[in-house]
Amino acid sequence: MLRGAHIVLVEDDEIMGASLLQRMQLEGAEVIWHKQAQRALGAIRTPRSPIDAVICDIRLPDGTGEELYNTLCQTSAPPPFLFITGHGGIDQAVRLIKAGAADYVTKPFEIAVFLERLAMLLSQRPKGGMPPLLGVSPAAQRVDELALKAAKTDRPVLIVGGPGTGKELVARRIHQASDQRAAAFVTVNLAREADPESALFGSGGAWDQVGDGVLFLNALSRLPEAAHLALLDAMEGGFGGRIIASCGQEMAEIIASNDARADFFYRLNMVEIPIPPLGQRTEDAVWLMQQLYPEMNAARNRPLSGVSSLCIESVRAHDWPGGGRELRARLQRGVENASGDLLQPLDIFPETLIQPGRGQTLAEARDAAEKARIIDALAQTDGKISKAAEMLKVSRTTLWDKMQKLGIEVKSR
Amino acid sequence: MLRGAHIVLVEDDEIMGASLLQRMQLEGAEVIWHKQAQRALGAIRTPRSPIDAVICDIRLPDGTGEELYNTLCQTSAPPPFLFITGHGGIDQAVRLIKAGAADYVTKPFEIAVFLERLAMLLSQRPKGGMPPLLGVSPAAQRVDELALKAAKTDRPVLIVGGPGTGKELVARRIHQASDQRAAAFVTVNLAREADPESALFGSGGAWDQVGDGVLFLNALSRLPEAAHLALLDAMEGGFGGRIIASCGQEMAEIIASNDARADFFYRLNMVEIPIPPLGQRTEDAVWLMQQLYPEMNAARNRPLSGVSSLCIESVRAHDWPGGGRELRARLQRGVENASGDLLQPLDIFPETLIQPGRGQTLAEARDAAEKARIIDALAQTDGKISKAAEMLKVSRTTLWDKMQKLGIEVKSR
DNA sequence: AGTGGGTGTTCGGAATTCTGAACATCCATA
DNA sequence: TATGGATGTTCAGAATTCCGAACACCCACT
Repeated sequence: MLRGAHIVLVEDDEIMGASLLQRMQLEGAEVIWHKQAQRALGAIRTPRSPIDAVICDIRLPDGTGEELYNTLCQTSAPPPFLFITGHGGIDQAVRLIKAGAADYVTKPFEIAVFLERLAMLLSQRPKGGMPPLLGVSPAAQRVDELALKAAKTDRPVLIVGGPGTGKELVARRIHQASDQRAAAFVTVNLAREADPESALFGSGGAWDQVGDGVLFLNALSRLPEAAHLALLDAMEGGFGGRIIASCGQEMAEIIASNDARADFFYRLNMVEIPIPPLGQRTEDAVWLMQQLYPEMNAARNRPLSGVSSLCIESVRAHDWPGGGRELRARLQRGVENASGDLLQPLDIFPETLIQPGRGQTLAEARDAAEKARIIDALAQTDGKISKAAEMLKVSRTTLWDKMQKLGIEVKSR
Repeated sequence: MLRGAHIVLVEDDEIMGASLLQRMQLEGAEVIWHKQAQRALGAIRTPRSPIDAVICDIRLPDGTGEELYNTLCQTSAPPPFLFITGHGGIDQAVRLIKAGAADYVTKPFEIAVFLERLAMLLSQRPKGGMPPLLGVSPAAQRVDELALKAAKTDRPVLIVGGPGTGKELVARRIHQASDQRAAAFVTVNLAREADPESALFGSGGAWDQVGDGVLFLNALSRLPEAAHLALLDAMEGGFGGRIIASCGQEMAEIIASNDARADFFYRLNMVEIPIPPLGQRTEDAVWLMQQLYPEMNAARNRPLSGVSSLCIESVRAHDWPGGGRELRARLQRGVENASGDLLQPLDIFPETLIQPGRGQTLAEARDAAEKARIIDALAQTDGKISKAAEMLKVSRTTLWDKMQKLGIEVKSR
């Protein structure tokens, strides 16, 4: 689905153009079709509405797509270009991609494949309308729905999710979407307060500030048992606002082991919003990176030219135990310290450099051991290969072979 | 002219390879030619000298150039890759360029054109004139780059690396390269302090001495949790200097298991400098030996005439669990006690004479290494054979086979 | 009782490694 | 200069290792 996407199609062939136009419109995109490079140039330079992508043929009656792209690059940062061509050369493809084109497809192509690549490209653009809160995955969308539903009531909400899953984000969203959005939003991070009780109920504490607003209690499980009753009492006593609390998965265990606390938690858990960990929502991790990247990149002296596809794969594959916080921190570091022109996996995961033994395959371990042993034997035989072979109980030729493979040389010095 | 450029050529075709090799050597380049992906992988990971470019065929007897490139990207920042292939597709070219490959050329090509593109690629490489800090490997160069970059800010730095990797060296380099080089550099080795907290904040402690200088905290993971808050507070309170901390790999586990510490960690980890272990930077081990050797040799009554090539190989093959510290100690002992006129492997690794290595057959050495690696892998996967097999890159049945043969059992615990 | 995921075991063919034979070289030395 | 012993190289067949498919089995979960 390309609903709402603004696309410019530059294609002189009537049949091809019409077919693409129809197909993309069917998918819900708004498409403007130009048949000449000059016209397209103007349309892209001064668009009626922001352009999300350009589909561009190379051969055009009054020039080439490549010229069009280059011209645009001179004066502005063009929207993502997806080139399609029937007479493409590898050189041209390489040149264009290196120049920053988003993709390059040769005709004839499967329309389904084409649409998929287009969709992939568009998913990187921030969407207009209501921006997703946590991501684009079904799970994230569902969290969003739950938050909006919760906003319509004023019952207490419990947000459950691992570190860095955006619990506070959801809490704020609930507040913003509610009728009380004008009222205060007071956060108390119980994990960070030395004395949670006074932070809540002390004079000038959270309870004094919140009024009819929202009191957001982060890390609820850290609230000492002694404060439970005080909190429940305060809620009963003509409290006009609402409580939104959050915690990790540890709740389940606490509840199971402690009846008294269970009761308390159920009181706050009238509405529960579970947020799956980021590692299980790989699409969201990628999406989040693409949200954060442009701004971070812009802050560089010499901006990077992009994010390598391998890098995206590595982000997809990572577990993100630290959730969005980890992703943000890693990305920040990576973008700042990137060594090349493209962001690479190593920039984001520098620690892969230092994991020893890990990842060493059996063959590698074997080779290393053999190499060490061979060198050893050679040392004992003063470099005599035949003797060493005998000592190692292999034929001379085998030893010779291995020395070649492992890169062992015996020269006088 | 490619004078002085170090190039790795990966090409299985004899004729093509020989021709390219000859041509590039004529132009003055130093070229290393590999015909198998596996060997090339090793050579690029741990080169004899810094590699300026890799010329890589796609089709290889034991894999594809694309796989080679992807594998490299996982664990290191590869040198520029120029792919050459006879059976190239546009899709492949697009994919590779998006993944960060430098160029892509299809065979047959004009050798002149090829050389031109190669030269273009090489001309982009900046020549560093600074003496290396940790070594000549790409990884060491990268550490150096990161250190210099870190010197330009005053944000906290975290240096991560195993024993003897030169963490303090890097910290001092950062200080020296910064604008504050005149200020103090105060080291606190938390592993050695009985009472870390008072060593830091006690009267006359490190915090009193540091002023606007650098406070270097070695073994950060030893800092008791209670001191975290104090440190963060101290950093906030008008601290004009900067913190550089170091730790081993154990930090990752601590973070994963403890949300509160994660926060603290991210505060200190604004810039992360990972130092790979010396055993994975074989060229640096050799380089370091060559740095240290002359001086040690000069201290002898009757100086040695040199270092045997086998000795260099043995240094390359050892995995240096103790890092540079171990190397220095061994070399010192070896040079002092050398029996012959050349430094031999036995001088540096005397224990090979008495240890099981003696008389061990190649097959035995191999089996021993396999056994150790398998046990290690099983430990990491909590005894899951399938997972371990995957990690070791062998089939499950093969692993099972080997376990039988080597007498490894997984007890239920 | 059913189901799914992992383990223990077997087997045949594919892939590889190893080996001995053969031969050209090189080099110190008789 | 002849000679013996070592190295560098190729080769084809033997030996082995490796893999995937298949199947029984166990056990935790439902």
